[in-house]
Amino acid sequence: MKIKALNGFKDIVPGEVELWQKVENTARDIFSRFNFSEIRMPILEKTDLFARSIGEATDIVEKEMYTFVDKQITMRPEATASLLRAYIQHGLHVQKPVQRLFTIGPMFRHERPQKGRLRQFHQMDVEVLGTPNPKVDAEIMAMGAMLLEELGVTVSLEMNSLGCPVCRPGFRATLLAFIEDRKEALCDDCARRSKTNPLRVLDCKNSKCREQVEEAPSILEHLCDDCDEHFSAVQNGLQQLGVKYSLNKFMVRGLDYYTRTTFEFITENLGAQAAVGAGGRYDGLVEKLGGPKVPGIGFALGIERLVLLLQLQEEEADSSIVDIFVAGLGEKASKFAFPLVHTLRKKGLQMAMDHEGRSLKSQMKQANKVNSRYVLIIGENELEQGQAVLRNMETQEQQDIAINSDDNNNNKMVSLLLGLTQLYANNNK
RNA sequence: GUGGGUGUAGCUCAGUUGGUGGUAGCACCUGGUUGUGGCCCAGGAGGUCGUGGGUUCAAGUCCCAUCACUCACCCCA
Repeated sequence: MKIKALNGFKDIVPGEVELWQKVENTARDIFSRFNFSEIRMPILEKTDLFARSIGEATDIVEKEMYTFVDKQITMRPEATASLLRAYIQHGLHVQKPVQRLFTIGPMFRHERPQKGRLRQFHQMDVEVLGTPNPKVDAEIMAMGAMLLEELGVTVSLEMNSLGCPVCRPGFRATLLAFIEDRKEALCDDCARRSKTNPLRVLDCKNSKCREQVEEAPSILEHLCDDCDEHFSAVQNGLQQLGVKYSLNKFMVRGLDYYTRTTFEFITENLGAQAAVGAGGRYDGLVEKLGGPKVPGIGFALGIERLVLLLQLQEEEADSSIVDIFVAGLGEKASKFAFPLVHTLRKKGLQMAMDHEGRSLKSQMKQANKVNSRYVLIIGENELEQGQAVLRNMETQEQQDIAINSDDNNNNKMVSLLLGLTQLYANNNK
């Protein structure tokens, strides 16, 4: 019986990993343009951390976490809780009043896998801690939009406000009354939801529920003055930065900690898993986790989903490029080539060679396949004549490179690699 | 957790009313050029037909079970 990866766990193999690198490299570039610092946290945390932050009654905590029950530790299902734990633990709020942090890594949720949803999946997570300023809400949405645009994926930005502990309870009561009136017409799931988390009835996908909910009260009309003002300022900021968005009064997030601004980057091309990124403000969370009373906002992007989108638009993964493939013919030449390749690698060149003693034709094919710019051909003749042949794979031009007539291999190598590195520098500058 | 679909070469897939596993494509190796890549041509290698039972003279094909993958519900990035 062959051993295979676990259900919902995937290898990222050459050919695909290049797209991952593209996504991550672009993200790092954008994040640093916005003055974010990277932070890395462990994957295992106390179970309690997630129960307290994400919410006891959420699906994530109730049935999706990978938990070592006997040890009361859990593999993180999302990044925000861990990041805040680290922020509090290291007193980062003291070092800088406003911290801008990002992290990239795997998350774990025991869900049934499907397109765009895995049990081990990867997120790029961004958090700004220490400011309630609505400009920051707009700024990070603009950052997400910039990143997605740079990657060439088309998404729409939807936004809502969930209010705060002052105004949300009132809205919740109003909504509950509304739901109570038409609970007969709602689906079973919504009947359940109306008890556990009534706001979620708003974003049920069931068409019957949608009809009912169409007339539902909007939270945007029940915001307190502070929240209303904040939300207007966020929209102002987005307009100033030229970020397109739409309001979605039915958008609700699945994690308990969100307050005020929430948003999702949505695509039409991934089937059911439409959100490639989502986040929002969580002004009470740091305090709830035992930290200082500081507000925060952040969002996460799903790398798998971004890679899927890139694959969909048939993005070519950049294949790795080799500077020089050294083709050694015969035992003597191979023996000479082996340390030569090593030395050139030390000099910073991307080198490749064949160790299997294959024919020149075969080695040329290999060189072609690894996208080599040059092939250096060294055979018995070349060793004797003190010259190696350097072939430019693109132009097909060949030229001789001197090897000292000195019998000492080391000296030969020195002159050869001097010639090569010079030539290489000339050709690339 | 609940439904549907699919399991044949490393990958994408043919395979008739049950009758010897495909000259299929991509990828791989060798040769066509004594030592020169991409294109082309020729040859080669590669499979317990997901697994276990059953029906039958005979099962990749029919039946049952099981596992895996996948899409959707749900949930979310």
